[in-house]
Amino acid sequence: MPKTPPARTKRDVILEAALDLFSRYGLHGTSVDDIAARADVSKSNLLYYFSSKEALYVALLRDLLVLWMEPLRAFSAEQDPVEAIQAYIRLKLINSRDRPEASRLFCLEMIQGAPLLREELDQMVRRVVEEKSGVIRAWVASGRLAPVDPDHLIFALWATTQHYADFGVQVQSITGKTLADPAFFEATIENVQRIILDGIVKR
Amino acid sequence: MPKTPPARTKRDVILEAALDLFSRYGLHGTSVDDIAARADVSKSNLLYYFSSKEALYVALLRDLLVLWMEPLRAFSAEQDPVEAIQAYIRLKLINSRDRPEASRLFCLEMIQGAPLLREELDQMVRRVVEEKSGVIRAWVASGRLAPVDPDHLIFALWATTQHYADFGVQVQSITGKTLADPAFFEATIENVQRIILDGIVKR
DNA sequence: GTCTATATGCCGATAGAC
DNA sequence: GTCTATCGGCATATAGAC
Repeated sequence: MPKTPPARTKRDVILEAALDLFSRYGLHGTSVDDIAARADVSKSNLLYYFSSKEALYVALLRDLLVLWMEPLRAFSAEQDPVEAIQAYIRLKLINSRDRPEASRLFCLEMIQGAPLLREELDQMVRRVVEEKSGVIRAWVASGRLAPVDPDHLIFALWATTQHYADFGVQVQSITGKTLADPAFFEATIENVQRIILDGIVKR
Repeated sequence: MPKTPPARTKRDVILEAALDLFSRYGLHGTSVDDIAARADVSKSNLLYYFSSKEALYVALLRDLLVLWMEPLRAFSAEQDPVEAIQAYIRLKLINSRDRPEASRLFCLEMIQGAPLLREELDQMVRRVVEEKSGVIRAWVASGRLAPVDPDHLIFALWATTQHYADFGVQVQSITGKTLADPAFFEATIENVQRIILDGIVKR
């Protein structure tokens, strides 16, 4: 029984339009009219698929959270830590380049105290981080990684990579480049990897 | 001629209330009524001091931007780079602890493409970063710092420190602590400094 | 499933008295 | 400078025909 092809349903179109707008203007800065216009459906038709604006917003966040945590799941104690972390930085920067809206939407939600995502935060995210903290601890214990608090390392990895999506405007204002520029993209990967892995102190 | 004492004018009270709310709910998520209530003034009285909600928002951003860039200004080529960067990380984390609202407001504005701050970004921020990039380049050239792109280093410093303000909810959800906890605060400084300066590769 | 029309409430800003 | 009253606009959501 072949799976139904990933048809671009109207629901998906609406979700995508909503992501574009919510991630830039926030829940309150976006009107249902705006989303409907961008998705090329009527407002009442949109409200047929999602019972309210907030329901649409929450549906979006839930869908994205899973994708968002995926790169971290790859960590396992058997891997070489340097390779694993290098690969992780590359993956997250690919996300920042290809799906900056997703990153921005999470950032918006976090800033506002994650009122609609707190439950997932306190459960799923917490669980994954705890598990992966264990992996990092094992790397440190086996002498393959310098002593570092796993939580703070994960925060540093998140922060340095998501920065290029969330603060993309600032990055562009300062460097004149975006991650869409292949040379700049590779230089970014290289520099983030070097800073996190090797630090900047001369030896 | 002694300066007038820093009297807490009504204008200041309004600005502070606005910061609290804007930084959490954004420009559109905050009503003038909300701000007025929190500042304990009437709505029309507020609109006597600020001609519109947007004017208030912009006034706030301009005031904060100056404070926000201050820690970076301290960088100078004569300093020892390790000490300068350690001090910088500490200062920024103090800001994240004591004024998380300011950090969040900037983050919000950046995510939205900085429509009301782009001019300042392209001028003042850009100028300061260019100047301090020169300092970092000098540190590298003189062999006191490992080779690193100055812009990416500045991004990494910003990202890792501001993360504790902007994603404070997530930090608390995962670690159970906030920067208000003195032990956690010192551990954070220590870990961020170590990651950026020494990296995490075992040698 | 999709549409038009509309009910309903909120919010920014102004008018004008004091 | 501060107040009360209110206008006008916009946005969410629903009703009900097709």
